[in-house]
Amino acid sequence: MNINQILDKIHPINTSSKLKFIESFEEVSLPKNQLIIRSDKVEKSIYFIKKGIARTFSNFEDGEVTIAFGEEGATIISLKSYILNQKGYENIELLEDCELYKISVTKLQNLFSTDIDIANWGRKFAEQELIKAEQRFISNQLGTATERYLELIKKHPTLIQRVPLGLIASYLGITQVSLSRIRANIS
Amino acid sequence: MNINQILDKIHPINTSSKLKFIESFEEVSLPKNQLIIRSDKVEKSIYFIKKGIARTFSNFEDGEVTIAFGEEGATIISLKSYILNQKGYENIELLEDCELYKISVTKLQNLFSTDIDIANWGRKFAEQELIKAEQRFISNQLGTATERYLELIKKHPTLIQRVPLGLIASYLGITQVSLSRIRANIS
DNA sequence: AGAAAAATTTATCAAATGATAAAAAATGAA
DNA sequence: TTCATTTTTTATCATTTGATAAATTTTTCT
Repeated sequence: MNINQILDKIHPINTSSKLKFIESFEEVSLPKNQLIIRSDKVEKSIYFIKKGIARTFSNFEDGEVTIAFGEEGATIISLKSYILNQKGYENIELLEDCELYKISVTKLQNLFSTDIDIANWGRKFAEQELIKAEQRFISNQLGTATERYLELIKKHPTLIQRVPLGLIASYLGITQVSLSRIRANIS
Repeated sequence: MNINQILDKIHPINTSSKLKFIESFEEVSLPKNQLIIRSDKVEKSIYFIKKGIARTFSNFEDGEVTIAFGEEGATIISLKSYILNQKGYENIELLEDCELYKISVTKLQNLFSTDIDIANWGRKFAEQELIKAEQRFISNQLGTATERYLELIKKHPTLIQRVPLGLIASYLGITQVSLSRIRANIS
């Protein structure tokens, strides 16, 4: 998915602002398994996925939590860095070879403070992530792990093929062994 | 907490813009137990809490999920209405008599599209809610219900006094009976 | 205060998930 | 292909939480 489509999908921007916006991006290719964002430092850039898939996760005493998967069109972002300029809990790794659009947070913030169309794009971006977060939270509170798994494969059918089961389990908030058992009991 | 403090806490705005912003609010007083936002219609306003406490929840086939509590300074908002202009799953009720600041979404969107300072305030508002949502999600995935309960009383110690236990339980994603058992096992 | 209603606790049994270990299957590198 | 590694499945037992019911305590209303 190209950067023009990605930006438009979030919120349309007038032509001259969008041109300026798009010029601020740089294209990068990075290999599978690369850890592109580390929780122990403030990340200075954000990325959009042209091609490939990434995983955001947090490390804790025992084990890790998968916060999100990002497929084509999604953002690779440390919210703590982007929003609070603080190092945080977010690690992001690439699960496939990826082509990415990269922009520095500083450059982005300059655009926000000088161009009202881009500022409103930035608002819409945060708002849409917020809606997703709320929906995910509700679905997590509500159903059993089985229901959440079925919902996930319905919403993101290709994910199962592209991502190891252990990571899916950690996204669903259960162990890999439990997910395997759930899968056995479905069919 | 007055509207000036509430707005500033989210993101500072220059004096003339803020004056314009604050003039767009209306103060309203509403009684305990009032359902001020209903999931079956698009809500045309958002509110900030000057005094009191509110609860956002969703109704489903069996039971309901408490999405959030809002104390002084918090926002009472149907994200689905505010962001997508759609009716959604969010009901909001007042748990105490409340004094609120009210603004229509239309008025707010006009301010966003004409004033870059207010547009960036709107961006910061969504971003901060997003950070909260992510932190809540992680803490929910990570720990047991007991840990989440302890975390909640540490972060919002007055909440326990102000809110019935059943609602706290539904916020934690467990039944009221389970929370009672957890409390019995702590001390 | 006294009665009714609501909230909280306690108890019992069932269901879902975790922890651990081991086997089986799939993947990747030489 | 073959071997080593990783991933997935299966099995067993322990723990957590749910469902239900009943008892107790607290709150609300008159």
